[in-house]
Amino acid sequence: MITLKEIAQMCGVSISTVSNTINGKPNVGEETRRKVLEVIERTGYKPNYFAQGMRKQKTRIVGIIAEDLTAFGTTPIVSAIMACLEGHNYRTVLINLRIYDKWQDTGHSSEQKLQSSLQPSIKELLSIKVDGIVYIAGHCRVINCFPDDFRIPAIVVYGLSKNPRFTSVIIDDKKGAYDITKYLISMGHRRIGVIAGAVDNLHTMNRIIGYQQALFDEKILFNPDLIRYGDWTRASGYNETGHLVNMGVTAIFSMNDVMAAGAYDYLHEKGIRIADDISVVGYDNNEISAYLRPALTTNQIQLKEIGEESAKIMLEMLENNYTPGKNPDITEIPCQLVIRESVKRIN
Amino acid sequence: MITLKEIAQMCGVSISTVSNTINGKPNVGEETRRKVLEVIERTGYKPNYFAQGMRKQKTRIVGIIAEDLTAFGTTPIVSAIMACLEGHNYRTVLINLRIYDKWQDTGHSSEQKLQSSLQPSIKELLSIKVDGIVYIAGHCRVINCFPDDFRIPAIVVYGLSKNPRFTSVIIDDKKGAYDITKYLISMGHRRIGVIAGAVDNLHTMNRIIGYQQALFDEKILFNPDLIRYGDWTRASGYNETGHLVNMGVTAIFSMNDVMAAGAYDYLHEKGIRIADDISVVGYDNNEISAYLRPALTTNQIQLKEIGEESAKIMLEMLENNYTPGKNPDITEIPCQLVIRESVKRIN
DNA sequence: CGCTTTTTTATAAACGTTTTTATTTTAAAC
DNA sequence: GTTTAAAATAAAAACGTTTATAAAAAAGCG
Repeated sequence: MITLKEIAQMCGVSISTVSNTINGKPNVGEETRRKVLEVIERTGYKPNYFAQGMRKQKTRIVGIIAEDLTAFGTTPIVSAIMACLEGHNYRTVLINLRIYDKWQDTGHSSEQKLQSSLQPSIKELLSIKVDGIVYIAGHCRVINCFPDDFRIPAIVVYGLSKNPRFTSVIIDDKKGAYDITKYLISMGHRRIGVIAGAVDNLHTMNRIIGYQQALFDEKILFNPDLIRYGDWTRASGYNETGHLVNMGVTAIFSMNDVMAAGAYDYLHEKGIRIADDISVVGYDNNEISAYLRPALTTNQIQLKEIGEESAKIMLEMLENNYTPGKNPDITEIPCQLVIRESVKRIN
Repeated sequence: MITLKEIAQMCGVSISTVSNTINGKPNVGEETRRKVLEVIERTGYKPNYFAQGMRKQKTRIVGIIAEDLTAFGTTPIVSAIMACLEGHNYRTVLINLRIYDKWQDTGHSSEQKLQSSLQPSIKELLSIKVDGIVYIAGHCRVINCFPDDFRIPAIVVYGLSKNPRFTSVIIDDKKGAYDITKYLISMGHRRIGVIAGAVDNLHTMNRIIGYQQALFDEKILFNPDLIRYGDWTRASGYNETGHLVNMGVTAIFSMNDVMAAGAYDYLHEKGIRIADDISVVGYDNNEISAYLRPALTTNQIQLKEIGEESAKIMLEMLENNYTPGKNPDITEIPCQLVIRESVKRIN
């Protein structure tokens, strides 16, 4: 690999002049600059990364910690963040926490396991002197990522930072559920069952609020029995649908597409026609939703937008000399209804 | 951040002694070693990454270049590779080539666009002095990744290196298609239509060979008209199914699950019962295959195994002083038939 | 005990940059 | 033509390690 010194020799100038040329310092003559640039171009010189990192304070690397790279939504978010940051001449280092080997057969709680993976990863990133860290949670919840004395820009995406010092980017679940419910009501449905997610989950809570608000705005009495709690799995969608059907709902709002698929399973098994007899909507716009029959109406989580917004926030912190804990914020990315075939108008 | 010098001062020894202790050199007294280790433990010292990288030849980083992180299969492969390498105390840096912004609306061929992204990425990785590079192709084909004078270990996964100097890891398509065809024959099918992928694709070619071999072994005459070429999309699956149905096939072998979903669309539309009237099998074991009704019998691409095998090969090259171009190899990972509900026995 | 050998520790150079400081050259002013 | 200021270039120090070399201490041996 060619070095600064060699470039300097080839140009017959000193290494500091070459360095100044590269870094766009003003104190280098026009003719010299041209010559140096020409040689650099010709030789394809690139500064040694480690030497540079050692000398400079900033490395122009941002660390991305993904809780689980294979979890729904994580990859598109990561992709978008990488794209944005690269566009601004930042590099990224990705760490995937969910290293299956480490996580198997230990007696610890998932939160303990997570922390025991997370903390070393943060140290790791700190030791390579990243300029910032973005943490992508596997599912939306309050999460304790960064210590209180963290000095570099750090945000948490798809989850809420326990420590309010850090900015979070999440989806607007209240509005999302509100939109879905309003849509169902606009199609004539008044008795709308809900297959919720896990009870203590942030998504679940916010979406229930959105659902309630829509009912309230339309002067429909809220019936808590119409809310059944699942656990995001297909099987739980199947089970809860049974209860909802028995209560005579005309539409089912499932809080993710996978449970909606479970609902399909039940309805199909019982010979109840989806859309014609009971309308179903999901949430996520998971790939599977377009392959269910009838194609599932759902609420798209705008993963690319989430990633781009996160990158924008990080960039903002990076460029405008960041002061720890200043102006933390919660950004909510709206979802978008995608209407397919699983909802029919009634009355 | 604490430094080697400070550790040395705290211990009252020289920095080289501390360095030797850390790196497990033999020439340090037992008592000194204990003391130094204790201080390091207590202070949580970590060597400066850049200083180390600058001094040492090896960085213990391997670069992963993903052609398209959001492409089917890429993420699980990446995950598995990361897990394996981290288990052996290697770091990874991931680069995603498919940066949407760069790829839109330019008049270039996809291969040109790819190369114009790939070459800078390789330079990038080289400039951070990675010890090895693994390239993960977006789909299986012969691909020109690495220049002939590449000096560090490099492999291509999910594709075949054009330059035979480099090791490739691919799936065993011949055997996969052979197994599927054999299975269909064992279920009584003798007139088996194929919805192939794109014509010039490696998957396509090898799977056709496997299909032919199975027919041959079972003494069934091969009819080239029974092979229809699609382009991996749902729409093409729909279209080609029409032709196949007209030719009176009793079973359809679709070369991916998405096209099989297209086949479902057609059959459903025409009132032809899947499984009962015509059997369908897919390929990939894409997430959607379990959500189609009836659930699709398909051939699972063992992504985790692919990743692990790739990591193993890379590790092997890394640890046993690699000599460029020596013993390149093509490793084929077998697929695994997953039997669901879309195939029925006939006769 | 003095000599050599081995073990342990210390010193200094090197890695390739950036940055601060110093020096030289050029231009401007008198 | 000399002095001064500005511009351009060069020299040197620093970043935090590792390693080669040197030095010191300890051990072995007649």
